[in-house]
Amino acid sequence: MPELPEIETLKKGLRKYILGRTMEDVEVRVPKIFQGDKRDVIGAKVDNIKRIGKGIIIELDNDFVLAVHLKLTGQLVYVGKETQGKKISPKTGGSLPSKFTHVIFNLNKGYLYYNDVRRFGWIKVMHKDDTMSLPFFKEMGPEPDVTGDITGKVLTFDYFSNIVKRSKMAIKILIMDQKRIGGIGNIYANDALFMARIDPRRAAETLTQEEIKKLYDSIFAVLKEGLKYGGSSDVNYVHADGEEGNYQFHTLIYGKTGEPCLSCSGLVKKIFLGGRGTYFCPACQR
DNA sequence: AGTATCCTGGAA
DNA sequence: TTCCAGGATACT
Repeated sequence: MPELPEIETLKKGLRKYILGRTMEDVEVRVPKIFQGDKRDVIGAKVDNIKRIGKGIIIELDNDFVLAVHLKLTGQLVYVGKETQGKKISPKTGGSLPSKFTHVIFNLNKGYLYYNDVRRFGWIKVMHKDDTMSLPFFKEMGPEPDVTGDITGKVLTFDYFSNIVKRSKMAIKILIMDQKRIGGIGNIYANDALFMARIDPRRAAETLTQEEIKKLYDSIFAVLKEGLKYGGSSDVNYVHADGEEGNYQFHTLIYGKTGEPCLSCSGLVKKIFLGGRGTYFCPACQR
């Protein structure tokens, strides 16, 4: 799943439901996904939940952590007395555990399910001192602080302006590069470039100072919209309680091939850039 | 910079 | 039946 707004929303939900809870047991159904020794987890209490880029860190009170990445179709869904009566999206597989449930955390009167249709995601058990030596976290670039609750490095305009001016990469590929900027994925990259009226194919170094500022502001604006709607549940993403987000109904241009552009009468075009579906308005975005 | 790759389901 | 999918990495 997803991108900064989705993971941030999930982080808040997990804090609500599993903070202070004890890991009574862990059932691993797909060993590839759960990497590490579950004995380092069992008996420990959940101390805190953090997000770095699109990654989640569940901190335990025994100095171990669970580092989690949901990739495209992962879910972390809590089912317990706190969530009884809440609707759970069919995207979870209906009832839990489902055929897509690969790891189950028994949290004493409640269960946290890791579901993942495509099985690309991972959960790594590691000592907290080793977390930042994991390349995924170590190499994560600074991220837009749209929440005031940031664990990683914070993106500044000076830094953003510098990396844009120094790169010949297509601007869309650059802003999705997690080593340069953390948290932006395909949906919000497309929408931010549309909001800034910049052609996603443009070489980064050709952007004017004014365009760089516009793009910087647009990135913050679309991520905030994403948060406001609880993320996008276009595919498999759901919140910690199994409910869906709604940003998929509010995208500016993502997924709108052939539909009229929101600001002119032109039609939205789809191309591939770096192997990823890329949506833009050839008339508006220059 | 582009492509294959880990997987499976759903849409065309 | 073929193509596509909110990601990240390891190739050519």
